[in-house]
Amino acid sequence: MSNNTDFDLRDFLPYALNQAAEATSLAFQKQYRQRYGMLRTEWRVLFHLGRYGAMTAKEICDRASLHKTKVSRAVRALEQKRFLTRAPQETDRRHEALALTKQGEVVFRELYEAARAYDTALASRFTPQERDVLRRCLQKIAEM
Amino acid sequence: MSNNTDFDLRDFLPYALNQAAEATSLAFQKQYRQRYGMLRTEWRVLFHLGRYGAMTAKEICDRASLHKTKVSRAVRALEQKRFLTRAPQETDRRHEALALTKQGEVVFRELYEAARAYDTALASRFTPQERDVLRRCLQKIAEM
DNA sequence: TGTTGTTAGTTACAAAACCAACTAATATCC
DNA sequence: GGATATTAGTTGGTTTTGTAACTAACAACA
Repeated sequence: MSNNTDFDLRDFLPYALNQAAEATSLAFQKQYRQRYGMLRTEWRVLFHLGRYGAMTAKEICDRASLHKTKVSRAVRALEQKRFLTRAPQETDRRHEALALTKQGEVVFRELYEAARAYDTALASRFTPQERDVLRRCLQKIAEM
Repeated sequence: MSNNTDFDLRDFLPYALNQAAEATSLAFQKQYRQRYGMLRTEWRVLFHLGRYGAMTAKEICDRASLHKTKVSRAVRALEQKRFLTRAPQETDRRHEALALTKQGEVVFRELYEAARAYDTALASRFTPQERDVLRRCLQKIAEM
């Protein structure tokens, strides 16, 4: 009301980022949610295992900046769906190597392709320069 | 493993957007959460009323793309904190005009300044061109 | 050896979000 | 006028998330 500047909600970066993030997340969610009843964290865990190979829950936490409870629950859910298996390690029984099953691999590959297609479609709306700036900015903001 | 392309999680826009959005949201959250025990939706509703003046819950839903149940609960919370009041309209008793109280105005002004400062600090890490591209891209993505 | 500390992962409880059904007021149209 | 539809907003119940406390395995070091 009595504000003399023109700082608007849409100018507020956390808001703008959230709106954009939500729009894309909701759009892509259909891929894994409708088909496989997966949650976002499950999809991320699946992605990590599919893309980078077997690893422990801890490694997934670190790489994806996910909290260990989230990962723990996602792993259990994926296990129940028969998308991954656990293999306790001999050297240190606290660790368990998580690996996708055949079925998990198939699902991963499908979603991976869907993700790439979605990303390509989204990116095609911008020039190469814009894409570059956008990615660099997001990267920089994320690693604060 | 057997992927021949180099499409990475960090290349996936929904992921990159989410990471950035979460980082900034969590960082700014301190401002309204610690000081006033407010939730994000409450902060958004407060912002709308403070920045654009009195309006109904419906209008806030539309402008902020928030679901009505979220707004309904945020309004009640803000009311209990004595930050806003409801005034049922004579012409249509379904509508209630929501307006900030004196106290609500004070809180808004403080958070508004904090938001502007936060945004300025964040934006200062980029060149004017980058800022411009970033905002335009986010805008475009959000309005899909 | 045994005490203390650290790490990986789970569980339990509380907070928050989501969705669907609901109430109350108004609009429509016969 | 009265049945039906629509709209604003609320409530209830389920799902999901967040937080903190917990277990189990290992490490360090006296």
